[in-house]
Amino acid sequence: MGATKSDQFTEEQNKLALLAKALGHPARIAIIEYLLKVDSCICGDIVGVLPLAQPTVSQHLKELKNAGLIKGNIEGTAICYCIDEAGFEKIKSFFEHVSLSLAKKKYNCC
Amino acid sequence: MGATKSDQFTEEQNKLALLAKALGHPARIAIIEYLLKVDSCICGDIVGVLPLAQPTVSQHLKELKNAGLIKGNIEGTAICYCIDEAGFEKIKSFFEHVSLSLAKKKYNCC
DNA sequence: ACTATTTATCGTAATATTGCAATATACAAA
DNA sequence: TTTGTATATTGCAATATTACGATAAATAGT
Repeated sequence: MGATKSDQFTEEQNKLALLAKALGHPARIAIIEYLLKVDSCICGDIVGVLPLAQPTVSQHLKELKNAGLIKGNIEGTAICYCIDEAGFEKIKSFFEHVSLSLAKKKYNCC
Repeated sequence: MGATKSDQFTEEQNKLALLAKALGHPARIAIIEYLLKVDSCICGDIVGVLPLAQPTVSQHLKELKNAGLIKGNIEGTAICYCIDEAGFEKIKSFFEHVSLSLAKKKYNCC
């Protein structure tokens, strides 16, 4: 064995896990933070910002895109990346649900 | 290679990535959801709820604990697990930061 | 002390992720 | 068409994760 038993869990659980997993690498957190900082899209300067080789960065970008956390547009010879708000909305609402449930709890005994 | 280059990123980025990674598996999402649902702590019935063997569940619980997302207390012969609010607060605030930054953005061009 | 119950750890096989060199692709400009 | 620039893909090695059987550790009850 070794493969995740995704089929044993709900689609919702798998979707949330995939979103969380996509953020489960410091390089990908760094990419999101940079995208937020530049107040627009990134059109070609991500590789220079990260301490990783170009193919590695490309791979991380692909994963964020697959997860639905960023979007990419071809813009001439460069590619323009930006945050995909829908994906963030989805995972953010999970944490809001957690907060709400915790507030309603009678005791959190540990 | 193959090892994550954690030392090339900030402590903050690594911390967030670790929290996200801990939630990056459907079984661990399921554990959190169950902990929220039972309106108290779990004292021994997690294994019966998940479609995984006992050692596997134990391992997932350990990862959630290491990440600071749950806490565990020995309670006689059973162990009592519950949500660790501090960890969730930390990651929730990241998503709030993302939302705020997005709202301030002039254009999200893609 | 013995037995049953619950959770943790060890060992290991299967699979996934990370990272990069080499290479391919796509487009713009000369 | 050739050259340069930017990004993606391929292939592979190193490492990490996932899952579970076997076993250990801890405690409660008899």
